[in-house]
Amino acid sequence: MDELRVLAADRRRRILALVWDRELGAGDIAAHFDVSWPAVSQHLKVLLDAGFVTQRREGNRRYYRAAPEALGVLRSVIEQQWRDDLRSIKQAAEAEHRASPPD
Amino acid sequence: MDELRVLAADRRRRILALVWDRELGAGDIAAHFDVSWPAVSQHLKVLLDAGFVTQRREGNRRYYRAAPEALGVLRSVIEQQWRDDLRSIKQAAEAEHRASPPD
DNA sequence: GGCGTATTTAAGTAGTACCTTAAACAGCAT
DNA sequence: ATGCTGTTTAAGGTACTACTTAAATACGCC
Repeated sequence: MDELRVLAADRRRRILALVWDRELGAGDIAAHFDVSWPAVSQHLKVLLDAGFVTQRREGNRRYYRAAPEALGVLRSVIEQQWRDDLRSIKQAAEAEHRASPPD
Repeated sequence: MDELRVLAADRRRRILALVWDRELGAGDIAAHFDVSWPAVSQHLKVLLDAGFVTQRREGNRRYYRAAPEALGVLRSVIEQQWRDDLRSIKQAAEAEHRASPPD
């Protein structure tokens, strides 16, 4: 569940929002922010590695766009994390708790 | 939307899981982890400030428990962020894009 | 080939996050 | 008051993150 850390950075969320449903070149994306190109490029790499965006190379240019699959996954990750997974973590914790009560 | 940053830390998610639906003393919580008490106490403060847990003082002890309201809020925050808000951010970005195209 | 554009990678810096130990605080009992 | 237990606050260290500038890479064109 490192996805949350990837999305914890505000800049990355805004980048992701930009390519939410339209493909944009790296330069176009960078033009929207006050930081340097490399900074944006680095964020794009993080998003790419995490599977939140896809990359399409065309000649010199690199086009990015939100990965629809990953975004669906994201929602379910979040929802499940906050429903079942946390609950199971809790239960595991309780079991451990019973095994060696902290009192 | 700093909630995501609060929850991006794995330790805090595990702490939150521990008090998900049962009240636990600070000491009980700390006993579940390999880090020092102060470390856990600091995480609890972050969670408390963010509204993810509530605190009940009883004599010497401080009891913590997940704040159900905040957790509900969290889900809607995330869902809205990932539904409407992102979409509106995108639209704002597009408008800006049209106003001063990066090309 | 050499040149220009688009983008990434490399190297370094400042700020922040999580952890540590030591000290302070609050409440209860003696 | 003194001391004891439970917990937080203070101060400091180390690692990580987001950024910077400079250099490298990849592609297309003359």
